[in-house]
Amino acid sequence: MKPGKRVTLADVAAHAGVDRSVISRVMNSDPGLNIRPETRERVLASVKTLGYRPNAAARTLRTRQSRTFGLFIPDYANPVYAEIIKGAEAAAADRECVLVTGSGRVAGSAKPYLDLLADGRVDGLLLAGGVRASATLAALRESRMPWLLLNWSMTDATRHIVLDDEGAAAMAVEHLVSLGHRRIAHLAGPDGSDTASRRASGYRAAMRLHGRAPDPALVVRADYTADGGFQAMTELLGRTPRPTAVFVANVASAIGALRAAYRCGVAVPRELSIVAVHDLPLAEYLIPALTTVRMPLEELGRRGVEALTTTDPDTPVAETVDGPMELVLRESTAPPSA
Amino acid sequence: MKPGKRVTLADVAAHAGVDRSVISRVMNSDPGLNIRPETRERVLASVKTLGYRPNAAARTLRTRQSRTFGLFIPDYANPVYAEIIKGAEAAAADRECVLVTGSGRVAGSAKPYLDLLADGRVDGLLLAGGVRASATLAALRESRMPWLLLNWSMTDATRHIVLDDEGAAAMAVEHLVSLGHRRIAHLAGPDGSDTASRRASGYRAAMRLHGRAPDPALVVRADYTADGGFQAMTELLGRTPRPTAVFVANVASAIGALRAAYRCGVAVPRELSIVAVHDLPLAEYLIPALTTVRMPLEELGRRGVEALTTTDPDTPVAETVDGPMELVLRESTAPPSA
DNA sequence: TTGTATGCGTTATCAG
DNA sequence: CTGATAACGCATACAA
Repeated sequence: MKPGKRVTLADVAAHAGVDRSVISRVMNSDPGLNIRPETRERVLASVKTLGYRPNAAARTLRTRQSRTFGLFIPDYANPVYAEIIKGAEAAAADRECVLVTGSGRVAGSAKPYLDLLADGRVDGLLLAGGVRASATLAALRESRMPWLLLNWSMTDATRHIVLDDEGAAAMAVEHLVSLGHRRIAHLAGPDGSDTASRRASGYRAAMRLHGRAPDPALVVRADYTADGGFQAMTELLGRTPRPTAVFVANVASAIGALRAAYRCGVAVPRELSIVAVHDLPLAEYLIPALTTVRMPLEELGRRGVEALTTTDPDTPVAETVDGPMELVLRESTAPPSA
Repeated sequence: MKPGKRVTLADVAAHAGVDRSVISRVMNSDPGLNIRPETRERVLASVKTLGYRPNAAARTLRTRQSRTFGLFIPDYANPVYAEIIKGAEAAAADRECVLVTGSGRVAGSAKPYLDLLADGRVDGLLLAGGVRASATLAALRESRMPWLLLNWSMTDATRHIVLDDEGAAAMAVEHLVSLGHRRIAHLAGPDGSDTASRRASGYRAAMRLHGRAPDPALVVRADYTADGGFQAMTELLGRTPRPTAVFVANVASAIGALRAAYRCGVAVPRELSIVAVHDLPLAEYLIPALTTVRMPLEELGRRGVEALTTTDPDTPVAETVDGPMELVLRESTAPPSA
């Protein structure tokens, strides 16, 4: 319609023969606006024929609201984040906002990426891990932008929402115990990981509860990757006496763990039961299908943007999502064979 | 430092005792600027002590550049997109830009999400599938914003970058043929999918090349999901005579296909060979480990933002990424047993 | 019922 | 070498 330029409020005003402010108020459906129906008609028509779209930058500058939230994740390849994003996007949509996500670690650091977002591009930022340096966090705090840690926390971070990882671990161990297992190992997450340490402590607590003193020889650390799980499980299977069951802290590691058992000729679940945290569509199709603890990841994402919109940046947030957790029984767990 | 307000250019100017424009030019390292070293020193000091950060909205309004690109994907759960995003983020970072991605399909449509981005929030938009209605595309075209279809195309879309899906299919079939297979089936992608039809046609061409007339009974359609693959493979295994090998259009389906074979008591690769398109970290850990064709997904993402920055929105783009493709040999393929 | 005026925080084009 | 000034496109209090 227009040759090359973007159509602006002034264009529409000229076309409709009214003032810019009228157009603005019509578009924002200003409640305190009495307008003659025919005029509104004319305005709407002009908007449509010219294809007017309000400029986001101008609007943001004026209102100090971008109607956009950011979500930072460490790695798109980890399917766990897919669920979190889903919930966060839904919650944003409910508020007529966009949720954009990024993992942009330039030169190994998340900082450049976060800096860009902190310039007022988003109304709030969710950080689902991946921020190493606490200097990055400090910079964030300076930026007067609401932010929130999702699914982890840092010693000096006062705003975070997590899941009940202890509870999930307890659920898994409980299940194995009820099947009759006594030597239950833990394939734990990596060293720095917050979820990993909570799941590990949940494991220890549950073991103690059932009169089993925590045995360091039964705990092996691994990255939250298939490769990490493979290596850790291989190591675990070399130890004697071998555990009859393993609680794996993460579903990605579990895939590698499954493979390691297969590789070592250990039959799952006959000789070894495996249960992992996080249920994924994938789990059902593994061989054997993986028994998991389903956690409310989507709810976590949803709560994240909710908290971003409702709390002001300075008040502490320390919440544990209390969505439903569920043990999803499949083929990888069974009573010990002997 | 400051009580509640964001610190602006004017604040810094006052603090340094110079004009706003000076600060601006220092920050943007304006080449045509002669400034006394001591003044520059003072400016830089003020910027630092006040913690000044330029406001993105104001800057965007003024310069008409947001230094942000958008990437729209249909589904975060599909790990294929993780690789595309990786490449796109890297390319954006090279240009000191942010890449934000979203799948925000509200109420089944991508339109609300795309509308929001089209308001000048991003300098360009990459669409990696998921846009159903061609009306959405039309709206996009109106918006005078550079955009590009990634890994697919539409009849009325003149700007797209794809991969060599025919070539990948040929590679897979070639491999199976060279192992001695004759009854080679194709577990194809869903009906509307662009990549699916290219891979299917590549399959047919390769079959013809080796003197095998395409047999419709050897082709089954499935969603690009584990569940889809499971169902399709189950159906395929019910047909007689059974194929000795299957070329699966997508790695997610392949996981389901593997499970279906297991469920039907068909040994892979002894009784049935399986090769799939797209290599993922996961493939190596499946049981049996999956033979795949690795495609340059990361390169695809990279080329996407490159094209966004270099071509103007009106010139057609029809490119096929010519990055390296590779057959990754693992355990799921072998010569036919009889 | 509609129009006017002002400012949001930058950048860019001028003067001085 | 540096300062004033005018946009960028929109929203809003206020005047008419």
